[in-house]
Amino acid sequence: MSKSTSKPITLKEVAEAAGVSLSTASRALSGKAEAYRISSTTEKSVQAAAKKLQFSPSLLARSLRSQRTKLLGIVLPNIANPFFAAIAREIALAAEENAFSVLITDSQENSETEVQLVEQLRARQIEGLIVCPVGIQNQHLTKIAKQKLPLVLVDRGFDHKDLVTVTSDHRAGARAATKLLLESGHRSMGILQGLPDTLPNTERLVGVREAFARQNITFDPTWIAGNHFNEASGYQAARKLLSEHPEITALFAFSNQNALGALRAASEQGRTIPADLSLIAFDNHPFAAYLAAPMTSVNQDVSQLGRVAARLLIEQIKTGQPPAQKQHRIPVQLINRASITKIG
Amino acid sequence: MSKSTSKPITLKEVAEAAGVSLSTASRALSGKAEAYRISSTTEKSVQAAAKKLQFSPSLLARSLRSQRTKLLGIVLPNIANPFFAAIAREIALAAEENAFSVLITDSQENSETEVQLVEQLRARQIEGLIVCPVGIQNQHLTKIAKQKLPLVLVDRGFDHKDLVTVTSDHRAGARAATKLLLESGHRSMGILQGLPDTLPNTERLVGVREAFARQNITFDPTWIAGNHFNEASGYQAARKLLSEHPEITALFAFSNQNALGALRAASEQGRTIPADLSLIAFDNHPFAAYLAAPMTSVNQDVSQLGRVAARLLIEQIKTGQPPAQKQHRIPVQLINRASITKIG
DNA sequence: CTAATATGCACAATCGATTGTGCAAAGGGG
DNA sequence: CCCCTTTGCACAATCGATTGTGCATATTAG
Repeated sequence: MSKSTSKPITLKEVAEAAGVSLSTASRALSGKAEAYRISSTTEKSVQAAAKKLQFSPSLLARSLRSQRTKLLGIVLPNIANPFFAAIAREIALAAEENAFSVLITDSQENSETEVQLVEQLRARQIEGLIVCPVGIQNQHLTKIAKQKLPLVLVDRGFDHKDLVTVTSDHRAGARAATKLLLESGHRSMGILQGLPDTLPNTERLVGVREAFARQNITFDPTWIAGNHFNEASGYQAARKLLSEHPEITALFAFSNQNALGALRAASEQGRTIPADLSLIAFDNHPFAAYLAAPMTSVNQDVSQLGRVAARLLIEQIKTGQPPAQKQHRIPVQLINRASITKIG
Repeated sequence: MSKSTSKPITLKEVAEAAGVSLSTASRALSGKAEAYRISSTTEKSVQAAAKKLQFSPSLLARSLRSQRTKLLGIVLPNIANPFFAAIAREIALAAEENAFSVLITDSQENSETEVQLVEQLRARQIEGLIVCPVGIQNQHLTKIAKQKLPLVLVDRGFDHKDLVTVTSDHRAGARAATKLLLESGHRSMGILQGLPDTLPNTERLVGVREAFARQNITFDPTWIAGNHFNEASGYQAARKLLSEHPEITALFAFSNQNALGALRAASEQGRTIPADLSLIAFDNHPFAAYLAAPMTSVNQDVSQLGRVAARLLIEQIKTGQPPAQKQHRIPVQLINRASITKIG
């Protein structure tokens, strides 16, 4: 009971304890005894010594020598958002299964921070990177990809053929949501959009217009408001639309945070959902079912998003080749609850 | 535009480009020029070469040599839970400010996984560790602390004087919540508890009993049910209590997940909140205000929990000394909304 | 003008592992 | 009994940085 300052055991100490050389010890412990003709007697005695000393090899040293860190990097806009947290979790678990560790970082929805984080991760010699890009800039990411660092974009992406991207089928989701509203008799609806010019936002807008077009109904572009995926944007956009467009009978929020803002705006104006106003939102949420008006939502399959992104990344690392298919779409699911009334 | 395979630039290449030795290059770039009498001419030419080549030092090599990885480890039961995600975020941001990177891992509420993760993190030579322990076992953690690896426990802790712990003031929070229910006229209440024998759970139960004692009201121990902090436990416990104890007029859920389960159970039994049943919960939640019955909650200051834990850890690392004060309590706040009715 | 000090930098060891190569001793065939 | 092959392992280089020490040359003092 005297070992209190115990600094980590090194391979050298194990080798000495077993009475062999460093190289022999290394090979005995890494399963290469056969290949290097270490007798099984020696092998076992080294393993015994390692166990007795509680030897745990320095991944640092190993990584330096082998040039493989077994480290992955993730950059997300906000890891406290359940949507991103769930993605991070899936990636972390998948990485774990493949003996990778994950450096999870938070860009705070800030492009400059994102660039810095990517640099820091590279300095740590990560073997692969998963990013949910904040803005519409992608130079720093295409550069990464060109430098042969395996890269996967998740959720948000760019209209760039060469970047491996995993996103929900935003267009189909938005189309389905809009179709539901139209079929329920709504003819004028406010669109609470997120960050303009990002792929999810653009595609969702396309989906909305498609649904209108298919039913030969005119869509008024001034129904679109908002500039971010956060709560504040949802709140302001909802206020603006509800006051400027009395004809609007429904809101379509492009994120769970936007929906939260809409809820606040509606409640302030004394409009109850769904009686006075219908609401549908992208991003399902555990609590969505228990809201005053259980919220009809377009559920993104976060666990698939994470799993597929992780799989694509790890495959790239293992094979050294980018995947044949670059763009991956994860289906979304419309969950019909009770925040929409039929009218007309 | 021909550099496509670009492997990282090493210090050696910078040194050659500047026409100096490795050691000189190293010192010129790490601000030690003065101390080692490198002329400012040489210093600048090295820096220029480094900039031109876009040199970024290998943190791997640096860490190996200096025995300082600038890596922190975090083990949380479930990073997709907004409560833990928020803690993780604060820690990550605080770490960032101090030039540390963070390995965030998820024990999936599983003790064995937790032990393994801690081992893996140690193998990566983390300089400090923050854990929210899953179970009631703490040997593996006291061992860590004895080995001089800076350790901070967050949220959940143990009744162990030597372990640095940051938790909410569970007892005061539970007392306040219970007091509110009692003052609203409730005399029988179901307690949806989390994992028994964990510090938060134990202390909250103490708080509940204290509130009863202070008002000289008898508390019936069979009102306590549940065995975990998750949704399933909350659901089952609520079902059990509501059927076995018709006298119960209110539920006190010990976590946001437990509350979710309670919501489901109540809704299944056709009991609306707060008309037929009052509800109060530990852990505030962004959506809590928009529930069918905006939920009165005991808000834990997650950002303080994370910040303080990170600060304590980083101080330990910098000073090499454990903090004078081991136990840290973060105040909680009762947020009164509309899930409780006055009765009697 | 010489000895002593200051200045400027290179050499080489080191962190802890992995891995190519080389050298003994043991075993087998003729 | 000798030579050749196999078996079993050690030596030393290497990954990319940090850092103690030593050796020139330049500068100043006496």
